[in-house]
Amino acid sequence: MIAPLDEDRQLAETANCLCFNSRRAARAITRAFDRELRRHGIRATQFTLLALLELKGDLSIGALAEYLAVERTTLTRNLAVAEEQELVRVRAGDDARERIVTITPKGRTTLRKAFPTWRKVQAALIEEMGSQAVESMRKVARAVPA
Amino acid sequence: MIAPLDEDRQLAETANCLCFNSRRAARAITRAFDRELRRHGIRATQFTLLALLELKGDLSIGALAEYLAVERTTLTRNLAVAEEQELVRVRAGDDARERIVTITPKGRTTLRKAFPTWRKVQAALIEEMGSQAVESMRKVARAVPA
DNA sequence: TCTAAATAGATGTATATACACGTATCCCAT
DNA sequence: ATGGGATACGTGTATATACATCTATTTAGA
Repeated sequence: MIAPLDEDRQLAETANCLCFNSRRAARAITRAFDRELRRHGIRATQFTLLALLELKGDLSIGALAEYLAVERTTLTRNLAVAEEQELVRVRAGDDARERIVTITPKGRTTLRKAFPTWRKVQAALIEEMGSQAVESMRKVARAVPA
Repeated sequence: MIAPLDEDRQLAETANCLCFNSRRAARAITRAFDRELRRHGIRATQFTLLALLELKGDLSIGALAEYLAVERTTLTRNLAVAEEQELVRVRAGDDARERIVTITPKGRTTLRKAFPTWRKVQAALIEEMGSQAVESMRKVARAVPA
């Protein structure tokens, strides 16, 4: 048995890589949600967007981006898709630099219909991953840098 | 004080959404790694790819996809980028249906140079998130469905 | 042996993500 | 009042991701 090279021993640390592990988890979880939400014509990211708007009310793009911890420019692209599907509407704010995002009636209906599906997938994943997983995931998400 | 509508109380559960929280964490963590790895001309996903190839040796696309828990078709696109940058090479296998991915000398050099940067970012994030966060993240990633 | 099912990938299409940079608007200090 | 910095957002470009579907090759069964 030949001992691994020192370099390879160090490299083995990368199995704990926060980036690899967080992305891996996000991919698998997203696939699970997208697969089921598909029947409602939306993706998990759009469900998140709609739920946030319904809970928080109208928000500027910047404020929305901060809540989601997503780059503002990313949100702009995502909103264009959601707007095309008539799930949200974007209008000018009092401050002419701002643009305000509003959930549409169609967006609200879609959200209501999709909610039981979301709940089902969430419950199935908790069943599969263990109930601590949710709290772990929440802790990690909260601990993560802005 | 008006009590929230029953519907809104239910909707508030979505703050615990595994998809939202996992994606949010992955975004923030990825931004942190990408920002630093940039100087080496690679992204976090490519670092992961190179480290895995260096540790496991040559792998077929399918085997690699399984390790990474990424769709095969996604990996095909990612490999095209890495191959363009001469970080990996893809060749036919004995089974003519298979294609085998190999890390190139340039890929190996890049990996070696980027490793201290990876370590630095990983350590900084652990410092910021707390050491339990890493174990939580690992548990979540392992618990996640295939 | 020959063909049908299974396997391994690639491609078309669409969304998600972020950085560098550009534009419009606001606001404050002079 | 005005000019310059700060703020809010969009665009160009590139990578990451996945599903549906297609092609090529292997393999198992009649």
